[in-house]
Amino acid sequence: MIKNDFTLLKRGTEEIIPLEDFMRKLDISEKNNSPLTIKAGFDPTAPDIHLGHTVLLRKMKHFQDMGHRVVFLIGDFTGMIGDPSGKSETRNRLTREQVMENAETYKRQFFKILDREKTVVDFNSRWCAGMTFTDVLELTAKYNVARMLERDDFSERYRTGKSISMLEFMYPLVQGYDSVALKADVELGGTDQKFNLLVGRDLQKEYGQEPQVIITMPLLVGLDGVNKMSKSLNNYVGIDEPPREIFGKIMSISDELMYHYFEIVTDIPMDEVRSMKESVASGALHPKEAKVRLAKEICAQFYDRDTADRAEAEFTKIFVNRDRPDIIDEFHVPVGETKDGRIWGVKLLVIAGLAKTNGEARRLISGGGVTFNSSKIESEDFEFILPLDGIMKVGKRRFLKIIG
RNA sequence: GGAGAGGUUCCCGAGUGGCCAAAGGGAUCAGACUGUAAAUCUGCCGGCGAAGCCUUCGGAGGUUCGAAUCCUCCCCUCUCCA
Repeated sequence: MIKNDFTLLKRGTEEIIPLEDFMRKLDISEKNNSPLTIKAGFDPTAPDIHLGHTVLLRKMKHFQDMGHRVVFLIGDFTGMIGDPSGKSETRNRLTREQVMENAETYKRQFFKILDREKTVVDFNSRWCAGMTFTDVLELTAKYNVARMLERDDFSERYRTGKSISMLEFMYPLVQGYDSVALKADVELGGTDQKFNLLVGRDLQKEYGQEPQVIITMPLLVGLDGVNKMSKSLNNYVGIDEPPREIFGKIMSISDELMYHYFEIVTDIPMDEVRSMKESVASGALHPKEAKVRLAKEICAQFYDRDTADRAEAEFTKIFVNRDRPDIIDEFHVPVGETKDGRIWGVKLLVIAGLAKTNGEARRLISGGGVTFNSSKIESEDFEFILPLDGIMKVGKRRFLKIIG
């Protein structure tokens, strides 16, 4: 049963090209009760999913909930060749085993958002691996260099005389051909994928298919409020993180940024989001309250409402009431690390994993960031005397129960 | 193929023989103030149980009492010319 909700589908999108075709396709699918094939491709090299990736996943979910056929395409073939993109280091080629392993990791994380039963997972090696050189030449004949050079990064590199490998040139073609192979009606991607998605349209036309509609989604701004969310910049919220981490990280974003998050990573109606923004501006609503709602909403997506409520309760407990969490990991001091029934505080922080090096541990202590059972460790030379049983707190949010 | 510029600690960037674990800025981290917001202020910011020692300035050698700094070769990046 197809039931489209155009407002929801359009929400948070950057561009829909062409919009008229999209409306028409939606119309027809509902009339004939025939689902559209929605394609979204993923690179098999980075299986650690964060909130930024969910922008796309959530859009896939919207389509899925309305009865459409969502294809989660893993670019295993391209991943196994290795992409020399840009001037940075050549990306490692992945083995078949690595790809399959990453695919499993993907599934485990993605099905927190997508409906496992309704998602088609496919691999582009299914059609790419069997192509003959003739097939490939035929494919290259269907596109031309001038068009390819229109892509921003290619034109920029061409203009400044930097190298563009033939293989890189092939990538958009392979991705576009995937749309042909899948007979995609719609392809989703980040704004940075716009060119590749458009190639898919052109190729479909060349192969006698109706061209796909492309929908681009904005990149989610990271916790720092400046750069796009990415693991390497450490400004991300991991999809696998515990509820209290997710809750806490969302609470740490700037007030400005939260509306951006409301729009693209929640389904709270935009009218409501706008009125929240107005209430905050007029002083009727404390911005913190709005952010709590956001944090709970996101938490509930990866877990459930109850867990989200508990995460909030714990947040209040720790940061508002300056209490400690209910559940704290334990660390047992290894016998061999003690000397005459004592252990050096700096060393304890390191072996417990609360600091990477002695230097870092010293800095934490001298900076006043370490307490044991609520009393501050004043000196870098401080030694704990066993037996020990208490709570070590490092910084504002790291707790560890020390037993020894 | 020719001419020139350059590769410095997580990032940007100063440093042209000892005073250099290397200015300054940014990021991270910790502290204050808050609402774990923003802004601001403070401290720390290679490793070592820290006196001192060890490793670091593209790579390998060399000169020197002493090298991020000088020499040789190599690798890489950029600019201009062909």
